[in-house]
Amino acid sequence: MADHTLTISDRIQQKLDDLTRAERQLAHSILENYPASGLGPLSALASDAHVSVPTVARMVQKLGFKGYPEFQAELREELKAKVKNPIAKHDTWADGAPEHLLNRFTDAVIDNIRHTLGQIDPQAFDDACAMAADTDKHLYVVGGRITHTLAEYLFLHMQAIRPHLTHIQSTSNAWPHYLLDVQEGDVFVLFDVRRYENNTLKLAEIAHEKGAKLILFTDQWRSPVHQLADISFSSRIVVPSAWDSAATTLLLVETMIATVQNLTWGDTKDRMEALETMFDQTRLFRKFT
Amino acid sequence: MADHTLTISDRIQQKLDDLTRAERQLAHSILENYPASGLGPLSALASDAHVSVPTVARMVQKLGFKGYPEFQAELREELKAKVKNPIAKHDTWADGAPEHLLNRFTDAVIDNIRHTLGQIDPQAFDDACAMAADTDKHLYVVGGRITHTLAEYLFLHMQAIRPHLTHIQSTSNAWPHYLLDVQEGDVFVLFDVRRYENNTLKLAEIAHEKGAKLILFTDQWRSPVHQLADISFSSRIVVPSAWDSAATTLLLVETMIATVQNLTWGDTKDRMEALETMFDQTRLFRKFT
DNA sequence: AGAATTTTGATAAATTTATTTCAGAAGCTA
DNA sequence: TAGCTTCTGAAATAAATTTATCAAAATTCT
Repeated sequence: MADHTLTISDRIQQKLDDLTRAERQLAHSILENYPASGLGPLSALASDAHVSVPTVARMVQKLGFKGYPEFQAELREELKAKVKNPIAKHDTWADGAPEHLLNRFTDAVIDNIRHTLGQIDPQAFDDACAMAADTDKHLYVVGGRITHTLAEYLFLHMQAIRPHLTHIQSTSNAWPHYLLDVQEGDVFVLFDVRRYENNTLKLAEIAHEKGAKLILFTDQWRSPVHQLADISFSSRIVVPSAWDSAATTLLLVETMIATVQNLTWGDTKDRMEALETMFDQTRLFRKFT
Repeated sequence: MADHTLTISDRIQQKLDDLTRAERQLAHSILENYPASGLGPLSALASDAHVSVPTVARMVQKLGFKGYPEFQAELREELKAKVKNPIAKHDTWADGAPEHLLNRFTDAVIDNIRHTLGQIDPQAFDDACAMAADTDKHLYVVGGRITHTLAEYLFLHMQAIRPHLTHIQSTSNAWPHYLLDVQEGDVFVLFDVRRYENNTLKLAEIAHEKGAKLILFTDQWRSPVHQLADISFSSRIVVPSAWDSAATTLLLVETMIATVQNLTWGDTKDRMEALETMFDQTRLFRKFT
């Protein structure tokens, strides 16, 4: 019988490098919902992972088991042990170190997400996405000293999705130039979290005066920009750190990207294909295997 | 298929009175360490409970299953659901719109976080943070086309925490210049997620040759850089979107920032005060009220 | 680019596992 | 305790799963 100090999950991850392509594919499938998938018949596991039956048999042996039944037997032992002693081993959280900052931080972030999502009006969110998807209007994305990373993240994805797009860094003193061409009805997505920035507020004021629509991502205390904004989203950002967390805001941004992408499909498709071609040509990326 | 609101455990207990002596004996054995024992072969279950093989077969049918395999399949489904769900519990989710993309996306992200954290070795994480906190060595932060936003995020915070810090964009063709001064023992934090980038790999290779330590943030399929890396962290990044999610990786980065900050306190304090003063002087921020 | 090596999956063989059959044991009623 | 019913398990049968074999495909190396 195999070493009892390591779970099968651990061992699979350790060996991940020694595995072949099909075996790695299988390994990920096993870990995907561990341990349930490994407790079914070998053939089910194989077809779930889109590999052949012998591949499973071989990998199980590579992991040090005499055969699949022995592998399953140990999985069941693990499960038994875990049910008996739920805290001890690998409760999907980082290894039995309940007070590790990783765990405390993660708890805080999940809590933030849940709180934030609880306060968001799905209709307002959809409206904001519709505004961001309107290609008749120019879309401006504005971030501050730290938040410009989020702005950039949104910008990069929007670039593949729609034209008429500008990323303004409010920290740059060149920003007033960008506002010259703003038309009534143009859309601004602004990011402003605490240590709210004067430049962002000024920029928002000017944009507002010019008749632009403002969508604001801010924190639970809300940037002063929110008084001008048509739609604002407040994220909880407090974590056990001297700094604030942008994770929840990023989640909202990513969801917005996905939604806008759905709204503008068709167009997006062509743009993405064009992008792919460009990247292939510049050989910036490796082929994904 | 059977009723999905009741677990098999529930159903066994309900039927307990209608069972015969041998069956009751078996039932108790199943509940004894549930669900592990039910996931083994029928004959093992029979001998564990000191009943005959046909008794097991008969009882499983009494519980409403067509046969033992079907019974096991449902046990596995239960297990899958249970592993997935111990925390989730959607009460505070976005207003009664369970199928809204916001909710589906959030579910996916939380799932990704849990999965990712379950596979991280806290010790490796601490080691990586210690490396990133070592001010005797130069720290390089490297991102790719999309991931440079994460790299920038890390860079901005590290800037307040420690000196000897460089942000390299692997997409820029100026990056080879940055590597000229790399000393043995210098530390690289690299970001590379799928559509892995050739430039990042090359950069990592050169840095590795020069004797630098590499810390890698990648995805579940792992960038080829991971073979060179001293420590890697793989995040799950799949969400209901045409794009991947960076939220989990951001969570790790933020935790790393907090940890490094703790490790270097003292120094950091002075640096942060200096920064505050600078910002006050440039009147970039509003006073936080 | 071509040869050697490794990886992979279709198929067949072997083994294990589940189901059915049926005779005997246990419980119940009078 | 006889006679009936219900329950139980040994053994046989049927079905499935696992393991082994081998040729094709992919990869690596020269």
